[in-house]
Amino acid sequence: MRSYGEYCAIAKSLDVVGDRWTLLVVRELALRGACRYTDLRNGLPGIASNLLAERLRDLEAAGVVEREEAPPPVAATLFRLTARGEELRPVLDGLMRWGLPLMTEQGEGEAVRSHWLVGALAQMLVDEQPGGPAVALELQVAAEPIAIELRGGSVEIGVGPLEGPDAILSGPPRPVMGLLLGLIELPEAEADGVGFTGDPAILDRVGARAVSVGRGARDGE
Amino acid sequence: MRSYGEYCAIAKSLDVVGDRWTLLVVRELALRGACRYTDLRNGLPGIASNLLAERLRDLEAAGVVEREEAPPPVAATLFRLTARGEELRPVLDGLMRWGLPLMTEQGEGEAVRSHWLVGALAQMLVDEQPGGPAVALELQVAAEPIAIELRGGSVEIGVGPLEGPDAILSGPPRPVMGLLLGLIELPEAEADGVGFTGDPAILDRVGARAVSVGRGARDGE
DNA sequence: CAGCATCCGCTTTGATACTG
DNA sequence: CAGTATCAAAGCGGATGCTG
Repeated sequence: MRSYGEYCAIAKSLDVVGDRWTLLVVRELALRGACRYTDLRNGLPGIASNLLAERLRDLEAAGVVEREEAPPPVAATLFRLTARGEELRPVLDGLMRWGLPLMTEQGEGEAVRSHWLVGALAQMLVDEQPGGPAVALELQVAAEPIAIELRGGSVEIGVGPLEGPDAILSGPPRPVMGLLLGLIELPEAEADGVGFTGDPAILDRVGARAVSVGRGARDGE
Repeated sequence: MRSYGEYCAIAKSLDVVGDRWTLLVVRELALRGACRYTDLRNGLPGIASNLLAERLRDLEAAGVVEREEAPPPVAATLFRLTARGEELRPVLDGLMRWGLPLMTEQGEGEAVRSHWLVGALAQMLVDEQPGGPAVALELQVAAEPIAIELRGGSVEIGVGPLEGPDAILSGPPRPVMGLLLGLIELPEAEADGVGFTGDPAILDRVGARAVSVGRGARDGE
């Protein structure tokens, strides 16, 4: 990227991570840990292959990413965040929080990956009956299932299947998120293609932290 | 900007503020409050006029910025952050903290504005003798002076002149910052063009919080 | 197959000039 | 002051091909 040429900490950060796709490459490595080139491509649908290679090169030169050549028989190149790269987490967190209100918007034909959602869900969800029994809820909104476990007032969220979940929520991401956020009710969600099996009371158990929506809408244009 | 087309809170934030210059426009409004178009241009040296106009239009449509037509005799258009725009401060803070270690780098021919530095200085500086008498130090590194006041263990920093400062530190921004950070000593700074008037003990009074430098260096390229 | 490099059409940006 | 107009240059997206 062309430098902004400003003696300003924010501008200097953006000189490094302000390019298109760059922060999303960091997101992938932050959310999934060490990745192969191919894994990164899968987590960044739409990126041109040469751009990914260039971003990785630039991030390596900036000390944000390092590569590790795994020896045979694996014979793969692994990319991971350096300590300096890990320090970008507060920036990613800030962007994630700010973007939460936008998750209720349309998104015709948007790509979805389960690991993109775990952070957002962790921000949003609270156990509204902390004293209740442990409950396990599985979300099926992308290729990988998402596990949500409520236990003793704490909410744990991760990518991967649950053994014998108490309920399964499946369907298009937006109505599923809307349901979990309490913006719509189950019948309305089902009309939008959401499937639910299990005790509906579980849905009352998971509540949404107030997401201060300043309004994400665009009026002009 | 072309949307990333991802159902991900981070990607959706970047759909709004990920364009080149966009976050720097927000920075200007966050640091300086309501601004006129001309003030913004001055705070964003190098931006093309049409780009600034386009970014402001996009940010307004996204609900981040609002414009206010001041009535005559002022007869100026003022741009300010909306509540939703103010919520980007954590993102700006994160980028500023991450960029602090980069402030020690070269920067041949970089532009400087005093208001860019107050946040960074506020992050860095601590009063190392909290019980000492109140001390006022003025920095002259850009058009506007920067006021640093140590009083009762607290450090206050702002743009503007001081009345009868106890010391004045002037010269190129990088050695001045290096001196305040404790990376170099006064004689070395003076060799780099820094001027200092007042009691040198004052420089021992202002200490630097540990800026965890992961290393900002580039090795390749 | 993993990890790129090359080529090409299109979009965005940069620099400057001009206008109500 | 607050923009719009213009146009060259750089960056990006998509396809394809190469190499270990």
